[in-house]
Amino acid sequence: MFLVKKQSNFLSDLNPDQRQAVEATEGPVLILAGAGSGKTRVLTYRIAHILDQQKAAPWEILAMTFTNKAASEMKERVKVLVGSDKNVWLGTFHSVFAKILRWDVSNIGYSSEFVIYDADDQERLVKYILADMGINPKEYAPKSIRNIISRQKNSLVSPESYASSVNSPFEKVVAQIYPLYQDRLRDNMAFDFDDLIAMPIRLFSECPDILKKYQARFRYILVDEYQDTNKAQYMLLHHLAKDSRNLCVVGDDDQSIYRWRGADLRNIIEFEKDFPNYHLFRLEQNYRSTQTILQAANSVIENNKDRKGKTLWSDREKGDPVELMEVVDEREEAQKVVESIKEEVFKGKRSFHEFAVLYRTNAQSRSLEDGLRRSGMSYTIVGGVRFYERKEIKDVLAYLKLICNPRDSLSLKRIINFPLRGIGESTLRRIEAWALNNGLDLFRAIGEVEAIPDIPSRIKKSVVAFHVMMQKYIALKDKITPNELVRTVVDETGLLTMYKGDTSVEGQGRAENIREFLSAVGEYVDSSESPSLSGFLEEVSLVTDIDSWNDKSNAITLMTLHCAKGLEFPVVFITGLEEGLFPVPRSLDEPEALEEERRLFYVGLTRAKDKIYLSWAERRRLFSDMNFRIPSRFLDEIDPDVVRKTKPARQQVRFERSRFHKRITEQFDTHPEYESFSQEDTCFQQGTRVRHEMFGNGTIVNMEGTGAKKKVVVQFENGVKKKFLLQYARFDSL
DNA sequence: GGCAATAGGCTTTTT
DNA sequence: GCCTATTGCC
Repeated sequence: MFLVKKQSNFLSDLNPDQRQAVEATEGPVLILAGAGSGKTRVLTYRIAHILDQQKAAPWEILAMTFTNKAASEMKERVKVLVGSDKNVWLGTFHSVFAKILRWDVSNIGYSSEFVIYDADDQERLVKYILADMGINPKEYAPKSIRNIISRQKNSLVSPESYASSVNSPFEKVVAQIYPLYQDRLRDNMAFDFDDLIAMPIRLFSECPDILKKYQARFRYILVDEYQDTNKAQYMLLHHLAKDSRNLCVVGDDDQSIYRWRGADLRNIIEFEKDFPNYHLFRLEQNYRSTQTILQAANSVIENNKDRKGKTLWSDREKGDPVELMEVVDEREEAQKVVESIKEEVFKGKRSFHEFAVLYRTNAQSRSLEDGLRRSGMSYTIVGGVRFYERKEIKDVLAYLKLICNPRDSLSLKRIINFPLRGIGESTLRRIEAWALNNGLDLFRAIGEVEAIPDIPSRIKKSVVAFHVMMQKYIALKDKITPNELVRTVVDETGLLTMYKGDTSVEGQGRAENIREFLSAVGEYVDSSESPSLSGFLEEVSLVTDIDSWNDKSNAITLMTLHCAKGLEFPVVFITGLEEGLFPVPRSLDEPEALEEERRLFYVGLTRAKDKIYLSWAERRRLFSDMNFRIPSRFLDEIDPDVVRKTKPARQQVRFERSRFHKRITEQFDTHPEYESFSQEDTCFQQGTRVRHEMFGNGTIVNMEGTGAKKKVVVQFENGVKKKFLLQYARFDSL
């Protein structure tokens, strides 16, 4: 049977609270687990314990997380305990229900060959609908329309009931679009992210026998990060666990940071109502952080009114105080991060992978990145522009989606003239109109292009060629492996060659990304048991960058606070603690939103094991201009006993000069005729010997750009060749 | 229909 | 400040 490796004594690894939570396998269980209290441990041991007691077979256990990263970590740990994880249903909400939809969605009139639309696709779809309705997208922003529709779907509000509840003119327009949006998804045989949750609910209520099947199958259900579930997700759990009542949810109300995405803390209250006689367990012992860090975190979170209330404690040592750094601007902030890391590495004998630099918005990563790059430290950024959301990748994906599902007209429109085939807007409009009149989908219509009037024969030929090519791929789809197919598509359509020929940095980057994509397909094929194109597409739609982040490379990690949830690092920097940045301006007049910002700060603080650095800048460049800033209110909330303020000595002369230099080059930029007076032009030129604090001595071998954009290429004696923006470069003349 | 230049938006967070 | 989408010209 499913033997647990360490046999029955493995429960002795747990503390009494954890052990109780693990052993209470029967009936509803709510575990309120503070940060670092061994939440994942409890979940994995629970799975092992259920198997050990032979209460269920692996495939009768369903465990759900929010990120693939959390899911794979859990899989790993279950594997260690149980020896095999193969058949435990362990995945994200979205991936688990995508799988279920593939199997059973045909029962409610949808195709199991559906494609998945991401936020960008959703927005495009809204744009097309707006265009059809003759509505100006500048007045009615597709982005906010998409957001509203998404929120409705997450709250299980149908188009009809939404329409009857709206008031403002804007909402009335959204109410018109919402049903059309759903129709269009259906016509394209596509689901958006929200459908992956909402559709199973519909499936379960329309087909009770299918619900019964899954109810009977999933005898034990476990949910991680329960505080982040939205109403739709709650309903799903409610349906599935109604019979067995063996639902175990683990959450921390203090770490709820996805309210804006529909996460609803009321789900904890609903749980108590829908599953009476539940067992409640609290895990308050933190195994991660020092006393000091917990004291700081507790003193902050106490300012929230809306919480169930708990206080984390730890028997770890007191540790270092929280370092609060007041800096002049974002450049000095980056500099201070660099210096502190250097010091920690030197004195504390730490290595780079033990550091995380966190920030509220992705935009803040740039200045930090510049600082780290200048210092020559290796770092990885998690998040930002995601790989699978890059334009060139989405283009390849659109080809693949169309091959899988020819009715996906959104993808068809994206690629019919890319690479350019002379099939322009007017041609497309004529085909679309004809398709509509003849009741055909777009792909079928382009197959009949000969019959469509008012299209020059030269263009018709091109349309036919496109159609023939796509038909060929569709026929090939099941005959060759996904990586052979993708390579063929990329080669034959010229997607790769067009970027190869582009010698610019962006062009080369895009070509590189496509090659990386090709190897991703290869990896998928190698690692999957029954690889298929649609399987690959599904995987791609549901992964995020954090999933591929690996903590084994020795590099400093940069990411947003949201991204950091669930992770831990010995040393954590939280930067940009300024009013109007963290907390963000939009939260200032809404108490609930402000509390969520505070929880986010709490999440950040509790990521740290040994040491925390906080920073705020007196001025910061936001958007395009510099503005003066005041420290975040959250800083005042930290118990002053645990804080050490470092108001570092003001800049060295070198730094002052470089800022002066910046000021004058900006002046010269607006008055180019004075540029020749810039002293730097004579200071640094080709052949000038320079010294860089990280790379050592070198020679300027090339220069490009003017004024503030002036760049120098330096060949260093150690063989490294680097390009710097002159205004940021920190050189000493030799 | 194709291409280059420009305007405009973005910056809260993501499955 | 950067990126994209749109505009206007060829």
